[in-house]
Amino acid sequence: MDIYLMEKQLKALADINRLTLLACLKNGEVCVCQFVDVLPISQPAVSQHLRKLREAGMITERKTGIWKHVQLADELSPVVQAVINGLDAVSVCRCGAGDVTC
Amino acid sequence: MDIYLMEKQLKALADINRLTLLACLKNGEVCVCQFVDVLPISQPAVSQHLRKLREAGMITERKTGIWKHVQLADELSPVVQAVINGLDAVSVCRCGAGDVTC
DNA sequence: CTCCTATATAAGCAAATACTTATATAGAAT
DNA sequence: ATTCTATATAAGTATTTGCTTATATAGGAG
Repeated sequence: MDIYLMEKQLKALADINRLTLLACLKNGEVCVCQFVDVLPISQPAVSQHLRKLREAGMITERKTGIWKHVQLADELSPVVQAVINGLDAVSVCRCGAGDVTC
Repeated sequence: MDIYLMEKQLKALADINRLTLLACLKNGEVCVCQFVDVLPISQPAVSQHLRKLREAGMITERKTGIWKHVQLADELSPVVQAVINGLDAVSVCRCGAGDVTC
């Protein structure tokens, strides 16, 4: 892999909040509104982190009404895959489950 | 792996000069003085990058006289291994080869 | 010892990054 | 149309990071 692309991917990964987002996604799709609850940062900060992950090709997004749902991209590079494998999954409320309406 | 440790490892990797150092080490041990020639930064900057890699457990060092030789650590985490696998090796003058005296 | 070379550390600065608050957009409900 | 909720963007600020120059340390040579 090109070394500059590698650097870009690693920079996208090298942040505790973005790693937490990826850990939340290990079990499947999550609504962005859940992330805002889970992370100790503001809603715009979450939005900016998600943009970085999207630009790095690590997640895909699906909009349904006002809500936006995020999941891991189908094709992940070996490095990203190794990182995600190494993270413990973080469980968040799944969208549509029980009292969750989004 | 603990997420904070993962973040620390990724931060150690997410820099073009440190990736270049690792790429130089793919073929084996290299003297620090070679890195100073190869990288477009000052000697102290090289020294600081090497310290980060050492503190992250990615390299080991061996001192012989004035020179210091660096090689990849024996045990590398799957993430570090995946990064190194993804990098093309950079060839540098090997220490002790031909006119190289260190 | 003095000098030279290799490397490390310290301190200061510049660039990049991640956060905040304020505001904009867009969809759903009243 | 107005209002509410979810998300995005903009702009400003604080923190972090990587660089530089200057200086220190340490080993070898004369």
